[in-house]
Amino acid sequence: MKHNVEELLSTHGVKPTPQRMVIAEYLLGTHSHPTADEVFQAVKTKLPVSLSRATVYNTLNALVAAGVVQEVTTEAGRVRYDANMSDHHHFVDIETGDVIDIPAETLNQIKLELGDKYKVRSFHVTIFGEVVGGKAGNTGE
Amino acid sequence: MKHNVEELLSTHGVKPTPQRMVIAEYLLGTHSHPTADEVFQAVKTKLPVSLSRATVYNTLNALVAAGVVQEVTTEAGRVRYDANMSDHHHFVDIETGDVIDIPAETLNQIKLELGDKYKVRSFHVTIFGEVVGGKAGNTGE
DNA sequence: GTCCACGTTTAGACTTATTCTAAATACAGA
DNA sequence: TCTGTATTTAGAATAAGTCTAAACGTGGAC
Ligand SMILES: [Mn+2]
Ligand SMILES: [Mn+2]
Ligand SMILES: [Zn+2]
Ligand SMILES: [Zn+2]
Repeated sequence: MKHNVEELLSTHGVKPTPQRMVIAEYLLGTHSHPTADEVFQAVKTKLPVSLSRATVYNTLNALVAAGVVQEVTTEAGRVRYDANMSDHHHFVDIETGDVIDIPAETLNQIKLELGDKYKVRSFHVTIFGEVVGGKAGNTGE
Repeated sequence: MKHNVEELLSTHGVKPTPQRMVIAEYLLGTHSHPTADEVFQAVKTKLPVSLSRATVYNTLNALVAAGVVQEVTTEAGRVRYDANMSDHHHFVDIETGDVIDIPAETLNQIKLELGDKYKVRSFHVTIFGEVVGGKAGNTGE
């Protein structure tokens, strides 16, 4: 499992250092859309050396720039990170705060509905609601 | 014009002080989706007394709580304020950074497309693109 | 194998947006 | 007029994120 993370970073032009590997590994293994601080807390014990917040931010920015993960914003002012790079939107459970992936195909009509006045380059839908019947499978993997 | 702002605040349970009036007046008169600091800069000269940033933030939060304006987030970490309380989404011009209102009817299919797995309470679409043929009228008023 | 240049990491300082605090003001009603 | 309460103010505090300068680690040149 560590091996394909190493390869993933390499093929994206990010040198796979221990700090970067453990951060990428964590992001690849969760669907929770963690904040930078949540990444820091989750990962700092997994290294023999002390981990700097600057390294976490540097790594997250490097992974975003390399296209390995993406930033997601739901509430104002909180950046979250997401290793799901498929084309998808987000559903925020207003009871739990959970952020759930919604595949883009599910919302395909949006571009068509906008008509010809606007040339859509990209868009993102954030939906707030409740999951019918408890925890939803995290689609859009 | 000052009179209906006063009334608007009163009917929403916000006591119309000079500071609050001038802030609300500014928000009602623009389509630019300003940040808190842009509000502060625009408004500070319009009062005989010095204006505190705390008052701007207090007022903006009070106006949001009272339902007079809403918060809008486009880029991560920047909260913008919008006196357009009609049901609408936002189009971000990726050339100019302008934030343009899109009426909700234009994107009506979204709820239907989501199916029965998710109960949608609200959603917001942020679209990045280019306006075809220069400046678009600010719809959704 | 040694050395070095360069990329990476670290601790902590810094910046910026926002909230908090405590004191000063304003003012509606008794 | 008096007084309690709401509001405003300046500045301190907080929190997310960036920057800095020093220390570290390592892959090649030799
Ligand atoms: Mn970023
Ligand atoms: Mn707020
Ligand atoms: Zn996602
Ligand atoms: Zn708007």
